[in-house]
Amino acid sequence: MAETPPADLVTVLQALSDPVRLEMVRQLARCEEGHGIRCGEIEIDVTKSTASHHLKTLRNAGITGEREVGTRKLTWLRKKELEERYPGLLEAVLCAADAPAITA
Amino acid sequence: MAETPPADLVTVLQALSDPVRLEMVRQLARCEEGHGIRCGEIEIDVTKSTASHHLKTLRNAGITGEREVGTRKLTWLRKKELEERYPGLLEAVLCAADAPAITA
DNA sequence: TCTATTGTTCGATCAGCACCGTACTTGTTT
DNA sequence: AAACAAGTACGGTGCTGATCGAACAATAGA
Repeated sequence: MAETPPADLVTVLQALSDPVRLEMVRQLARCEEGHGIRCGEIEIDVTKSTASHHLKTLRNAGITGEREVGTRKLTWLRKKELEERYPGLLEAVLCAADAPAITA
Repeated sequence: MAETPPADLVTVLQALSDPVRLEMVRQLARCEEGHGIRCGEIEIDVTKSTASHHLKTLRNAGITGEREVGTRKLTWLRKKELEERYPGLLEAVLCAADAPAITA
């Protein structure tokens, strides 16, 4: 399993520009690196199959890594690889995602 | 014309995650702030109407500003407003866009 | 006034994708 | 073995958006 680098920028931005996936990334960001959380553990308002689809998209963009543990699958953010390839990008997105919505 | 702030993060990322628009943003980034370049001056391989559509998308996301000068329309990047709302995001994206493609 | 030039808008087409339910695979547990 | 749990794969649906050509407005220049 050669650790492929994150995909091209357009693919990465595309993957991040979905509300569900962005929320997934936010929740993943709150985990230890290399630890990961379970697929079904992510709290989002979509069905199992849809969640699986989104996780696959993130995986294909090289944003997340996965590891199987029995029947379960752990997913984590590939912070280091993203930082190497696109410095500052993930941090800016995560920070931006925490920014309050405009109320005015 | 009250300067509305950039749109929500998903909208901004969505706008940036298209190859044509990303290239537009890159070209716009090479201009003086507040100066702007002409619509037709942007070198992309799409028709006029498509380019107009993409510029509208960028405008609606609050990424660009526009000003009419006769029959022409100047467009510029709203660097300052973006930096205020989403610190580091634009710079990271522009920097990432300059990153070389993976050759391996 | 006539004619380019500049850009928008409209209608149509086509592709992609988010979403769901269901069926399936694989591993765990009893 | 049988039942359960976790997640994937598939087929289908409906919506959004990228794209084009053509028609249109508005201004500038001859």
